[in-house]
Amino acid sequence: MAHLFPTTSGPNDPPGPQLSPEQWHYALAQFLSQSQTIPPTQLPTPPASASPELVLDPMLAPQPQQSTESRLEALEQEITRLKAEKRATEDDSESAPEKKRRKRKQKPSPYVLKSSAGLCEEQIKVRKLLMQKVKNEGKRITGRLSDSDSDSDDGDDESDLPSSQATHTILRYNFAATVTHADNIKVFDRIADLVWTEQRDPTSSTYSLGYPNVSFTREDLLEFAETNFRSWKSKWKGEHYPEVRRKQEKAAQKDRQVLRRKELKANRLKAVSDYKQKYKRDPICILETDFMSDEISAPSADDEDTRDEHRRRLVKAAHLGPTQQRNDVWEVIRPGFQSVEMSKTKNDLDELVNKRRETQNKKTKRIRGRVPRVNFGNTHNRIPRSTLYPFMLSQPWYDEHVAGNEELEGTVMIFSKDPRGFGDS
DNA sequence: TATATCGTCATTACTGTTCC
DNA sequence: GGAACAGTAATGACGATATA
Repeated sequence: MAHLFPTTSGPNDPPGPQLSPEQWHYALAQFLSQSQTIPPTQLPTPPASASPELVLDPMLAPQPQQSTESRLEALEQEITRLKAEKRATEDDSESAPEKKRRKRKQKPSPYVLKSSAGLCEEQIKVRKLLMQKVKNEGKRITGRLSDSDSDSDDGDDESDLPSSQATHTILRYNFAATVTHADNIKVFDRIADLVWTEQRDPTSSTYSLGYPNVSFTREDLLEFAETNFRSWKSKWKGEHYPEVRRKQEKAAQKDRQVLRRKELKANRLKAVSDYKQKYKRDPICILETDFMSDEISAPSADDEDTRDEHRRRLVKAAHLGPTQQRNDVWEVIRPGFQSVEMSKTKNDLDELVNKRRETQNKKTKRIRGRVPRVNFGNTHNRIPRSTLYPFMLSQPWYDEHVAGNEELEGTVMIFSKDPRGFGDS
């Protein structure tokens, strides 16, 4: 180790080559990393028989008479000095050719439209058009013209393709591989070549983007093709791996739940002015998507019997007629954290929402209703991510599920004061 | 009167983006 | 590369209206 370890030169030492700060850093890091595991007193000394050629630099030769502490101290001083020197040199040579050269070395991004961030309206339009073209070409040249042929990619028989599709060579994606696989790169290249040839020159007869001033690169097209591939691969995996399918279905269900909560919030927002007029207070504070109830069509249990029983209870509670037995019914699952006051505020709002809906339905003579909702009084125990006002929180729920749990206590955020008209205010 | 077309609402499916 | 999220398109069901 010692021959890799640089030492400082003393005032009387012969001049030697200077080390750059980077070299010093590296050497120090090497030394420190090793000295952490080897007690300084046990630091090995170079073997007496070590030949001089093993020492990379005469200046790096060990000085065994120095203590480890003093060597470290000297090293740190040297690094500080070199850093200061380097800073001064850089400041002085702000316009030095070396610096300019380094700047020019930075490779420009090969993409123009890869990300929509920072693009102008026209660029975004062109980007959308190109994505669509890339997608269509991808479908065409891989024979994915309908859902029913989604399996065609992992097969090798082209004879069962419709004659209209067989007029050109069908390339295959390899969905079991990533975007870097040669098979897939071949398809991306083909797609990019086709769209690039058609759309690169605004004066050509095939150009159809409509914004000749907007430029793009072939790499953009490759990127779009890869994005399409990832989406199709995900679908393919869902079709071929039951575990993936289960995960995707679970994610889709979660997505639906979020959408329904947003819908609930949007409907309640429509009744805010009516509520303000009637109750002389603003209920906007409770209208966070996060605070909305879940509306579920089936419990998350995998057990078929449990789901069937739940379904029977919902149908019964919704008073569905004999011809409506297969209709959707959702169960309302309210947040467990919410107080009686918050719950009542929601009920009052919903009453006004329903009133509005009835008026609207009468006006348009609508018959079709929404999916009926049933409330069995069940609640969920998710911790709200948005900050609560004190009046919203159910103290018994907090005591049972949060109090005493340091981790959870840190995640429930509560304002210090209630908004006007709520709680004690 | 039958039916074709359009508009609206509720809901779902799909796609693109961002973050990790 | 995957998960989460957001925005948009698509779908289904229905009423209103125009037209033959």
